[in-house]
Amino acid sequence: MRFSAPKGSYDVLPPESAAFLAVRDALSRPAILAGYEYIETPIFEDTALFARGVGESTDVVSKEMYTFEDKGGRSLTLRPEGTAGVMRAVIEHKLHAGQLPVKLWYAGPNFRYERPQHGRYRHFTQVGAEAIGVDAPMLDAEVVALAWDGYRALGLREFRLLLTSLGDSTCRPPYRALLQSFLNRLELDADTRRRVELNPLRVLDDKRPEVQAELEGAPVMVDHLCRDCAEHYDGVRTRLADVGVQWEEAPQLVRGLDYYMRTTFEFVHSGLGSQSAIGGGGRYDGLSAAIGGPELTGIGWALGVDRTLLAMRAEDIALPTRSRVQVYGVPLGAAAAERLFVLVASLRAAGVSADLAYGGRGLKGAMKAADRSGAAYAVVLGDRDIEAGAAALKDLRSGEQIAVPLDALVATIQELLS
RNA sequence: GUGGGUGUAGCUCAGCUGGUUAGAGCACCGGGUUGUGAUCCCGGGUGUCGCGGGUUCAAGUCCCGUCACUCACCCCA
Repeated sequence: MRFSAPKGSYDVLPPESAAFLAVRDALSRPAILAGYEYIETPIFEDTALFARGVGESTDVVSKEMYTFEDKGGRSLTLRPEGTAGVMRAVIEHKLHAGQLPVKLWYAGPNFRYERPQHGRYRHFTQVGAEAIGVDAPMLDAEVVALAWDGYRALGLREFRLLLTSLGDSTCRPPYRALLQSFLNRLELDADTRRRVELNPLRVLDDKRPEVQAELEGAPVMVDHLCRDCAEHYDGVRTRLADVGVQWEEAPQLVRGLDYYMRTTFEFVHSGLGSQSAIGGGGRYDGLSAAIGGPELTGIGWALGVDRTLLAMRAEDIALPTRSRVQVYGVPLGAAAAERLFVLVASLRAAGVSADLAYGGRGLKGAMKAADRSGAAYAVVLGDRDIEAGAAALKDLRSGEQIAVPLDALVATIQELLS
């Protein structure tokens, strides 16, 4: 039996793993700079949390959840997205009882049972940010801008921000009825007719050209916003313009999770084939109440780490390479290896990254390893150096080499590196 | 879940209409040099030809199944 990573999952291996970490850090940094604090919630939650929070009618809940029963007979589900769990934690621990908004960020894996495809995995990693408890257009704009800043910081240029408003409980129901009556007049296949009943907004986002042709002249939500929603949306756009964020109006934009309302957005990139979304989010003012909490507004996003990496590759952006050490020990013989073992420990204690050639390689092999490690300096030590009380310190870029007394090595190296 | 494509070394791939011990480049390991890394020279194949069956005197090559990957649909990060 030869094992392999489960279908739709993948291993993050060096040297690319360095890029994975760098992307995760770059996407979360803007939120950290804006005062968002780190939160970590369980990877599994009560199944009902997602069913109620995300919505029974969504594909995510109806067919993509990894659900299992534990030994105590509880139905648990590996989280398919991050917001519901965060909101649950906020409500459970009454974080909203303090100063608002509650600003949180997180990163980690999510799970959806889907057919794998380029950029679509059953196990995927997202960085998320949520701002809970304040219903202000300015906060919406901040959240969107933080994602924008993260992508820009990575050097991405060919992404677009799609923006719209999905209305709220005042204006969406009448619009929904209006859209349904429009759609019911069209010639549509059975699957699509079913969607008209279940989630008519989703029909607008159908990619099939023949369906799009039918949709000509369909009513769109943004033309039917109530006064409050329209004002809110105007405010968001004004504030986004104030900070230089560029967006495209996307009245057909629909998200896969039921809890979104009002401000809704998606970051798309052309380099990913059909999985074009690299991040998305929106306002979820009804989520808290849907999972049994108080009336509590919120807005947030989730950005795909693996998809962002693919987008960077598509744009030929140089990815951070493997982590390197500054100093590499090259021992000649067992006694020297023992000395160097202690020396690299001292270097590390002094804040200098260091490694040495393990495994009794020959001098040539050890020097090769030093070269590949990317180290600036090699410390070559053999019996005759030990006897002389000095090691050979070699500058691996210039090739120059000097003798340094053993007890002065750490200090000398620190000085050279500063 | 539906349909198409692809699976040969760590990586990228070659292997013609079935034919003998399955190859190349890169990478890797060792040696040239028990005291010096990129170059150079020499040596080393590191392989369940995805897996399982079938056809055949003979299968990496043909057929069936299966698994994985991949592309599109659906959906989404």
